[in-house]
Amino acid sequence: MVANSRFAVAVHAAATLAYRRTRGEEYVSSQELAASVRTNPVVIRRIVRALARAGVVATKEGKGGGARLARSPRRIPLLDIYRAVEDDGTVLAFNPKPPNKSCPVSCGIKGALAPVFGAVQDAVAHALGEATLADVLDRI
Amino acid sequence: MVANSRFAVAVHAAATLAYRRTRGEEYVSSQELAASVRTNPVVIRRIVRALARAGVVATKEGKGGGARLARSPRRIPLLDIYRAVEDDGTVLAFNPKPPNKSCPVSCGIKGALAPVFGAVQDAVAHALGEATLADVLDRI
DNA sequence: GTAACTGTATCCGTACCAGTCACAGTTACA
DNA sequence: TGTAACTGTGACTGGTACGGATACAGTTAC
Repeated sequence: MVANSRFAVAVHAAATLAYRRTRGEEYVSSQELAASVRTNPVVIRRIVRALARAGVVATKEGKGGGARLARSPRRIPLLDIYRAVEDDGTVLAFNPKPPNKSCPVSCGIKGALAPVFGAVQDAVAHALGEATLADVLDRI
Repeated sequence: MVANSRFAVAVHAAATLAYRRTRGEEYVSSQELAASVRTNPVVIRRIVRALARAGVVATKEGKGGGARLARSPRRIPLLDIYRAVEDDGTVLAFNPKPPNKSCPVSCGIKGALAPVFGAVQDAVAHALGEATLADVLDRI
């Protein structure tokens, strides 16, 4: 499995914003977030932008700008973050090839597999829907 | 998310073996399986070999050889197939960078994320453990 | 002995990811 | 009003994984 680390980085960044928020600080720059996550400010900006599009954070341009949480960490399920940064949050993939029409298994496999893939996807969504950003912050 | 299609191909191949089994046929060659899946015999052999290592199928070399199921489809949970073909069946990945020691969030994030990642992994395993190869075959 | 197989190494093209540079646009503030 | 500190975004790069393909050694049935 190939698993990228965008979700981990996104939660890390969001947790940092939540942490800073408890100290009264508001906007945090991509440079500061990048230092915490140990990556490049551009990588952070790309992820923060995805979070902003999903309404999880708000950004401000210009001097003194950066990102802040759009709502309380307790009202941010990790599923929101997952969906924001994983364009296609699909865990399992179908075989992209067209079915071999002379084989009944080949013709029916996609439909037979779909409920299973759906169940897996639902299970992931449920697990990520249960935990919130506040839960993560509590453990830090 | 990047999701490869090995699992889908492996289930397809196993379902074909199960289907053939109901017709009294035993060993199926990688070439026949490849035709059904629409891929290369070598790709099939790689996957079949992984399934054989996991004890899901048995293979036989030489003329008239190929693969057959090692046990009844009803006793093959899809989780066995998943674990066989996904070297690291991990759905979510941590940020590989070492933590920034001057940031408490950076230091604690991995430990705070671990329970969540574990819950997701358990959810996937549970969903794939519920369905068997026989369930898939029934839907074809 | 030969034909039909598996097992496996190796190479290629494609795709995605993270990292990086470059630069236009925006804002606070002296 | 100028400048410094930011975001937003396009473009390029190196690394890596995957699927496809060829090649060939080894195994087995007949």
